[in-house]
Amino acid sequence: MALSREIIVSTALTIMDSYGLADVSMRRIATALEVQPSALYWHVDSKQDLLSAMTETILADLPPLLSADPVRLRLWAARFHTLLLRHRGGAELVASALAIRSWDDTPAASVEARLLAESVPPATAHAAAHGLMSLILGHAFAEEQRAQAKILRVDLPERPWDQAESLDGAVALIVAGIFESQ
Amino acid sequence: MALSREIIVSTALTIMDSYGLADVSMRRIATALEVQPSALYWHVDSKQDLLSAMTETILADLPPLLSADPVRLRLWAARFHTLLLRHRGGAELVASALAIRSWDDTPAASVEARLLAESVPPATAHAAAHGLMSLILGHAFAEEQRAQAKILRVDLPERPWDQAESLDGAVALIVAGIFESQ
DNA sequence: ACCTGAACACCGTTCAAGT
DNA sequence: ACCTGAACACCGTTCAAGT
Repeated sequence: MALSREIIVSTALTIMDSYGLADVSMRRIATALEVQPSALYWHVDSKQDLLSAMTETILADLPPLLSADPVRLRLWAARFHTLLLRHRGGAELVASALAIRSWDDTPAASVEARLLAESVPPATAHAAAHGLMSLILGHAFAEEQRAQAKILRVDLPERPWDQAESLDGAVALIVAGIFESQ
Repeated sequence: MALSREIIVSTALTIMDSYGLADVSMRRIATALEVQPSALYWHVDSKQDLLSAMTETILADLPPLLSADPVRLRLWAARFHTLLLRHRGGAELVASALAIRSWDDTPAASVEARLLAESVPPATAHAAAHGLMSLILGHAFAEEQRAQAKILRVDLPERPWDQAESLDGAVALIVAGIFESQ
């Protein structure tokens, strides 16, 4: 009882943070809420619907990009990266949900808009915005998989470079490319 | 009978190409091979082991990067991208498997080596190689999710730009950044 | 050496029935 | 309106037992 969409979403996020995305199951959420699995389907259309709602909650903490200068672009990228790593399995969840969203409901769309406002050529603005998002999601996904594997097994080989530094380096290359290209 | 590791891997890849990564289950493979699910475990340690073997097979078709000039880098990136999209769910599979691999067993490592041979500064070479791989995997993953969603549902909104072109644009920005930075 | 059969502890989702 | 209970069609993995 006292069941609601919000409570289901926050319980799901709690399970995700504690045990990983693979352990977020309708049955586990139901058990945590002391309710039958089928009860969840009154408040939620499907598991996919729940995952979308979880993504919404996570992305709500993403600050907007204020200005499209190199410094702020790199800072925004770092923020996005940090946000994804704040929840266990956050990168996989957000990457899946953003992929099937309309372009305008995507963090990259706001980056693109800012670049266009700075009179960056449309093709460059789009490639950069889209590229930054794919890069950060791809990088965070890998980092996350490694973190998850570290918990489950032990045979995980270390990476030679600092992960956040590698990402920032790649972000910097794209950012440099935006302004140097014309 | 006539069961072997190779046959299990190729059957798994066939199921993946026909129905997607989510439908690649040990039980489905067993059914396809007219064998009990438990029989697979004589030839394969676990499902994770099988997924690694499948990744190996897919990546075997990735041509080496011959030279680290801008044109060939962009061409190699396009090849990698095409390779991932050739199998349904290929990007997700390869992204997961590469994440927990040692750096040297990664396509990015060979790109890094080529860049170093061209006397690109080590930090730049690593950021670029790592960035290109994450970018391509992240992009292909998203594209793949959209392709999969298109098959299952219909409410998928179209993306405003050509996907392959967007990726090439982002790749070009990184590539330009490598050589213009010093 | 290689496979069967049965079991264990799970999944997402539906749907009639209760309150 | 909101939840239970039971069912359906699935999972990965283990392990004794057969051949």
